[in-house]
Amino acid sequence: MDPVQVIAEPRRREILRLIWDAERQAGDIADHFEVTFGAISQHLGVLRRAGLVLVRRDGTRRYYRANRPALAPFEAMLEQMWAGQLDRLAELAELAEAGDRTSAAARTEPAKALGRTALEDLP
Amino acid sequence: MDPVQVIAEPRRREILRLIWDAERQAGDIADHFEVTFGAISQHLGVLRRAGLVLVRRDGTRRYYRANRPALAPFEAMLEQMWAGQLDRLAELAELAEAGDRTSAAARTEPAKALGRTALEDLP
DNA sequence: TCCAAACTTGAGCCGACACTAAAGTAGGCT
DNA sequence: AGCCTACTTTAGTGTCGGCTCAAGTTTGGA
Repeated sequence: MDPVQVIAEPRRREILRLIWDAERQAGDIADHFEVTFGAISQHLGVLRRAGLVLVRRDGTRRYYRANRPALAPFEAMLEQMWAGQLDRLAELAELAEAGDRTSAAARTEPAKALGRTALEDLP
Repeated sequence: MDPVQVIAEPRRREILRLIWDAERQAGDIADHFEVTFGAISQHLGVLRRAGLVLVRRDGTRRYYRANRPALAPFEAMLEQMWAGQLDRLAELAELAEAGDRTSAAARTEPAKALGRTALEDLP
């Protein structure tokens, strides 16, 4: 499966966050969610097949952790998301879309409205 | 819509690549694909509402370009994908999954097998 | 050997979403 | 005004993927 599609799933991103700098056993991970153990196990399977997590077996338990090197290209993205920055961008974009005709400047000089600066100084 | 989900769609990523460092009109973009103009227009709408592209109107034409600042967190990822690196990682991961029991080392020291180095020296 | 714990896997269901086809909108031209 | 071009939007359809529930697998211990 396409690595990006794998990471696009919110639950899987949350899993990655849980095992980002500490390994956890599957059951432990599942406890953090309100879905079935089976569902989480399936997510872990997807992450595993994509090479984004690593497993260590100890008896019947399986300890998962994020495969940081493999995730390197996504690291910037993940950290921004976990910092809650990107959601705000989406909100901004929808506002800009809504007040479409009212602000001609947003169309001719929009980099200023939606660019890097927008992430810092928000209402 | 979640920015990551927006980018996860392969066609939309291809669109982003087309308008990465040059603006293009919608019809021009649509010509690069084998789907309907309507379909591409919908993709552009999604990208627009997510704030990932910018539009400039000129008469009946609409010129799209990538909103580079907004895409900054994804830039590393996109470039890796466009360089075709990430697909190979996925292949590798599946191999590792398949030859599961044959290589105990891959489980105990897998960062070396699937990490940064794996992207360079491949069979 | 039998059982329980910790996971994985399979079948089936349901909602989300990308596509087509067709209708709608808006600017420029004669 | 009327039409054409360039695009967007809507309605309807098929597919894909995430979920539940249930069955299967593997390991450790009584």
